[in-house]
Order: sequence, then structure tokens, then C-alpha cells
Amino acid sequence: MIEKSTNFFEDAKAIAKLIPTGRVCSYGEIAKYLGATKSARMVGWALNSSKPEENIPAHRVVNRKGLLTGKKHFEGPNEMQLLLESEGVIVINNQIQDLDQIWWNPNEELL
DNA sequence: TAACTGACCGCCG
DNA sequence: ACGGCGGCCAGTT
Repeated sequence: MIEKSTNFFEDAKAIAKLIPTGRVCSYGEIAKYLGATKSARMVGWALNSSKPEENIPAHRVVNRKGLLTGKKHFEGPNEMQLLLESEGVIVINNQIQDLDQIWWNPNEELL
């Protein structure tokens, strides 16, 4: 019934699921991997459309600066940060530390 | 129906 | 170095 342009959304969710624990990625990188470098926003939309039941670690997906821009879309304001810290990711002031350390590039890892 | 917004990113001034 | 704006796609009002 609803399998048409959702391909991009499905892929975005799939990539998010592929993100290993303790790692983070940016919307742009995911979008780039999907072939839509300029459609980074759609990646976020895909996660928003997705539900917690989908087991999608959206908290591992952050913006280019490593800032938890989508934390407000979670159950709680600190849910995202707590999840990241729980996985070993250092997050201070809604910003991920050691980005170069935990960064996960789909183009390199999944290549 | 048409227009705006939205978990962003990159470019230009 | 910092600020502002446009572009992408789809969903919502």
C-alpha cells in the first residue's frame, strides 16, 4: 500500500540501524550514502516517521557538528543524551565529544 | 489547492 | 571568522 518513494526512508532507517553502538553519524553522511547529498533533511524526516518499535537508534544520528539537534523529538529532552552516554558516547551540552573517535562513516564502513 | 515547515548542509557576503 | 540564505523532498495545515 505504501511502498513507493518510501525507499529513501527505508534506506535511511536501515543505515541508522547499521550504526554500531558507541558510534554516531550525521544526516548528511547518510543522505550522501543514499545518493541524496542535499536531502539530509529527509533523513531526519525518515527517523521521525519511524517509531521506537522499529528499533531505530536515531539517537546515534546527529548533525554535522555533532550536536543533538533532534533530542527534542525524543521521548524526553535528555533521552537522546542519556542513550548516547549509556553507550559510551561523551555528550556535553547536547554536543558529542570525541567526534573524530566515535564518528561512523557509512561510505567507509559499509563500502 | 497552495504554501510552509522541518532531526540539515553548503555556499556566499 | 561569523552570519544569513537557499536548496532538497515529503508531510502537514
